[in-house]
Amino acid sequence: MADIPVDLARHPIGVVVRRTGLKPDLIRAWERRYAAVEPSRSPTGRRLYSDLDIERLVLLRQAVQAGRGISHAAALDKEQLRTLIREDRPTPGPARLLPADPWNGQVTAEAVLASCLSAVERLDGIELELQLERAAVALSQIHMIERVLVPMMHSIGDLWQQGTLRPAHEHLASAVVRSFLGEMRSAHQPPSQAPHLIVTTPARQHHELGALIAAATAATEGWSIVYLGPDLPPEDIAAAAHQRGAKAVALSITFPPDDSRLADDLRRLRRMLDPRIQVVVGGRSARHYEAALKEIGAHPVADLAEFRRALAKLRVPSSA
Amino acid sequence: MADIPVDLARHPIGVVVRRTGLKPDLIRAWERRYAAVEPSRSPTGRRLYSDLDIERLVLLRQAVQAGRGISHAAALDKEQLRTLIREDRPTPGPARLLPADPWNGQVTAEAVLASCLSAVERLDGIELELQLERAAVALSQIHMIERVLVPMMHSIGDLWQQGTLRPAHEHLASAVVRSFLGEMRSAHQPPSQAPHLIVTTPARQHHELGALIAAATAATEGWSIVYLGPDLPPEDIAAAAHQRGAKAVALSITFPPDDSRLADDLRRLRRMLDPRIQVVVGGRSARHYEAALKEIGAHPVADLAEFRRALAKLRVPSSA
DNA sequence: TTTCGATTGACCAAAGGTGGACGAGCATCT
DNA sequence: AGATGCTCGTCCACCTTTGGTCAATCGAAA
Repeated sequence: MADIPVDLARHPIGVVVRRTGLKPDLIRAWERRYAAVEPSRSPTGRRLYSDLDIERLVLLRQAVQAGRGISHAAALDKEQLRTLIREDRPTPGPARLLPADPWNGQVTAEAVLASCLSAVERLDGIELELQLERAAVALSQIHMIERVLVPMMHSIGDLWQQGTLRPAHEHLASAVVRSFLGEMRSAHQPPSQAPHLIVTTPARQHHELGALIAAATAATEGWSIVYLGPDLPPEDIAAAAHQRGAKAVALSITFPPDDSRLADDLRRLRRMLDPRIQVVVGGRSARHYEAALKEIGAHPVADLAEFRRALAKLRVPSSA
Repeated sequence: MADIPVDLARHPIGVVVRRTGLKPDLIRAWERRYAAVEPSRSPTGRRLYSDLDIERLVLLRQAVQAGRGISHAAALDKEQLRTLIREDRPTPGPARLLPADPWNGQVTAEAVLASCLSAVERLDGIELELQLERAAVALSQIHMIERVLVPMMHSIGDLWQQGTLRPAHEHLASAVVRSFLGEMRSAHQPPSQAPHLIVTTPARQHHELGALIAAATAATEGWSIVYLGPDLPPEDIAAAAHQRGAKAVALSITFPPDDSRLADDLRRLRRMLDPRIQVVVGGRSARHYEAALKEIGAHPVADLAEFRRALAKLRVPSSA
């Protein structure tokens, strides 16, 4: 693996916004008021953030979400932030010991990805799980998802098409990633009056990875998740939303580029749902259904950052 | 472990509220009236609680819940509070944060099952997970599987057919049970030269519950599990078995009472597999394929006990 | 030219602090 | 029994601090 030292890679603020889910104004305010991060500058004064800066911002965001004041959090270093966040999780979870790390000290998403792929090739699910768990200690959840899990599943898909890997490899990786994401989600215990979010895939959509990612992400944002797995007809989605008094429904659409029954299902869902319940739709194939989505007033989201922004908007009933 | 001295870590009242479950007004009232805790202050007068303060508040809350007056409890120190709480509670269980035990003390499979079903009815996945985790502490893994998980999924199936529950309930329960079984499995780490067991379901068999149960069970028996998820064609099963040098393959067959393609697949698997690799087949529909199983010399198992016995036999190369 | 980013200053909602009042529940007194 | 008073959780009015957001303006990039 090529070594681009993490602390040298420079990103403009736009990238940081996408990777952290924070608004640009807020990032600058944090810098101005509390020196929360101190990015270097381009010759013309543009802020240039390192990967470490971004990581730090993610940690700060988590700390704030856990009820800390930013003024307090900004004074802490990376390790202190991490322990703080860990402590704020109400269920400390089984204090598992994680011994020796192979990529000593420096943990980059790329290195983790490589180890993981190698574990998959060897069909070593236990090793894969171990790598992921170790990496999760060092990498933010967003990094884990966007730079490790998603690229890994993509690579496996590619290698499968090339004939290098077999379905068995993909199955094994899916099983491990699924349970890993499940743990990620349930590690966050929602605040007591958190709004409920139904997460599922519409009928005939059997890939649940996107839904799991959405669930884990929304959990970090403080939502209370009702995860219903894949392949659910609209009647059931609506019924579940009403029973739990959900604030919103998140759907992941990954498979067929075109399916008129799916568009029908979406319309049907909208009709059966309380108008106050919002619908958010993401996933690889979501854009193929733009028309139907617009028709039912659903929020289409193209990536995780957008999903997080949509969630933030939904919490405050101020969106149109 | 990073070192933040316990008595120095300072938390704003919001965090204390989350960790103790007390309302902010009440915390302040206790301080004002009884000096129950005496948090330090920020330069601007905000209260800053130490970890010890929080611990003390939790103890106070428990004492009050047990019927003590706060004015009395507030005068006691930590140790006195602890003994007091211990006396008041018949169950000597570990002083949990935010306790709420429905079946206080006595944990029976039936009681757990009832709580779980109620959680499913309410579509409360978090609660379901919590119940299962609590129960897992008190019940053996075998009990958990045979007396809680399996009956629960059966009941849900029945209630679904009756129309009392909807697919959404079943989906939710499946998702939680799946991840629970996954954790069960990965909690055991196999001894270094444990024999490998491939666990999966044949092609077109989408129900993975049986396979997950088999994986979790075999893991307790000291096998090293290669879990490949559901729906795998025989070529892949064989390839995986060879790549990992597996000692045996475990298949779960639950769905169609009769499928000639499945019988074909089984025969094909046997042909492609090293003759030394054993095949074990279980699941609800396994008995419908007795002929094919006999033909390929597979061990059919009717229940978990039999499965464990089969596993034990396989470890010692003495079977016929 | 349009979009992105930086700066500044202002605004305002949310969180927190203080003091006080209210009222349900319970024990005590006449 | 009824009146009285105490305990203690809750609520409110009013203030300060904190911190997220916005608008206006300008320079740099695409």
